Amino acid sequence: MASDSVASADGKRPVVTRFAPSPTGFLHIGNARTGLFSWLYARHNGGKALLRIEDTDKARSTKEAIDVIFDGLDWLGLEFDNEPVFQSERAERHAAVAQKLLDAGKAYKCFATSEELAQMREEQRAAKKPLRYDGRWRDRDPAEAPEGAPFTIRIKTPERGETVIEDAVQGRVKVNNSEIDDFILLRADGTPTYMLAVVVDDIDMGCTHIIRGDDHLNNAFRQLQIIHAMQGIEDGWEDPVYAHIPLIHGNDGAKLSKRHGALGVRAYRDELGILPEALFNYLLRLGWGHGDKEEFTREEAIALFDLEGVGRSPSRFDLKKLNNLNGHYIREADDARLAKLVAERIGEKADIDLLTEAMPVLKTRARTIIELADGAAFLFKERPLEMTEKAASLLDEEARERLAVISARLKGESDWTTEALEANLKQHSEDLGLGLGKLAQPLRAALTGQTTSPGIFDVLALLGKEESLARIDAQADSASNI
RNA sequence: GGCCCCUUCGUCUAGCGGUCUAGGACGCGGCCCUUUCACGGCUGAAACACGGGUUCGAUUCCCGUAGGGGUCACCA
Repeated sequence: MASDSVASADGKRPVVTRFAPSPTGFLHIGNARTGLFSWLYARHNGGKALLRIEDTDKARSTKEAIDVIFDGLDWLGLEFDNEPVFQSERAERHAAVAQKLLDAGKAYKCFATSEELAQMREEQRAAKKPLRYDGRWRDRDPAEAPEGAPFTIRIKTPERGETVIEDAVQGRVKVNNSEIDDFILLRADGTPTYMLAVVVDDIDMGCTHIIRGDDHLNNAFRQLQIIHAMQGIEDGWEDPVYAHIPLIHGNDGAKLSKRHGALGVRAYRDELGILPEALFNYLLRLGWGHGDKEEFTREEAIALFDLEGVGRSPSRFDLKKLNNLNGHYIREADDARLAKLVAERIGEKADIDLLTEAMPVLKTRARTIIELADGAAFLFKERPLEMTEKAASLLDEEARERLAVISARLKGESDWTTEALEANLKQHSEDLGLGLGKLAQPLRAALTGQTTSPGIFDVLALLGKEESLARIDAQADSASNI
């Protein structure tokens, strides 16, 4: 059986990749990863990373939906080259290509109605035959059609042989040409189908590498038919290198969908408190590996990324690991930046300076910005503090008496620093012959209303003398005035 | 159903014929650190889907089986 074609890397042309999301209202996490790989490959090879918005579905393609994509990409730090291409603006060229194919006899008019086709499929289904267009107008004289009847333009696909793709990720994949039917290029209303539009745009944009989801692997065989048909008609129709990356599945192994926690990139930022560098790193490692290395800076990713490292099997999204990575990046992040992010969540009560000062002791205790904000909440609580159940139970009679003593002792402390406070209270616990915990826990409850917090001396220092004493006194046993 | 793809610890992965008593990371258990919670350090349990080949030798190559996924529109 003769190979009709082989799409392979020629390695000569400068790399041009493209990311082509359609505006669905949010930037799907799986799409984001495709965009990341596409972008990374171009950057790694010093080529161009292009962006195209597949906005031919007018109903969905609102300006808001498109902005969501730009926002998400921007947040992730993926800057694309040139101006984005809007597919909807290129309908004329798409139609022109269909016309050229028609003129060259590589495509033909099909007068079958939608109803007729639906019935055809129904019969094929009933007969357990493969569902595909049967080529009823392929060799029929258009003159046989009723006068003025609407028609679509279908590509005339080879009936014999096979089409082979040397996929950069999936390896060699071949399909018998008999599996590929004469699909529609131009609809009856003259608008291009997705299949046509994608190919024409990819070629016109000069894309050398098509990196996209695995779900397009089957489409590639059909798209290649268009490319090959055009090769004798127009210059520039070279086979691109395809790289179909496996999809991301939900935590339960099912396809990632809205119901299975397929959140948009925006949700990771706004609802889960994820840092862009963490998502970038996590997405990079999902489906791609480089030895044992787990953490990658943007620069390392660009230097190291390759298609060979991309796995062939689908991967599951694991929020636990993302959170862990996020915690890692929070610890590395600049305190002022973190303070700003936290302040946005806390609202008006937030004090950026205080948050920045507290950040070093806050950030080792958080994996997300949400947790960071929760951890910082005690700084801005108003008196009387609301106590958690556990905190309240810590403040028994004995504890309250001790607090009174501590209050009195701390009133005389002139050096209100973490170090001095620590020395002071450790001395106190020694004098009393009590473990530090016996003093620290009630103190923590009184100061934060909780049983967990940063180190108690840090808490005192952060809150300041006045506020600390006020909070302690509010809980101390007023009867035992010492 | 046809066609296509996939299959190493629960999860992400390393491994590209012998280096594998299969490595790392997340998660989980234990210990240490410790004023709480974390962080950090140490440590433990945990995987080559199954069956045939090929080979002196298969986690690695080939073929089946099973399981999972994708795709079959005048949607993108």
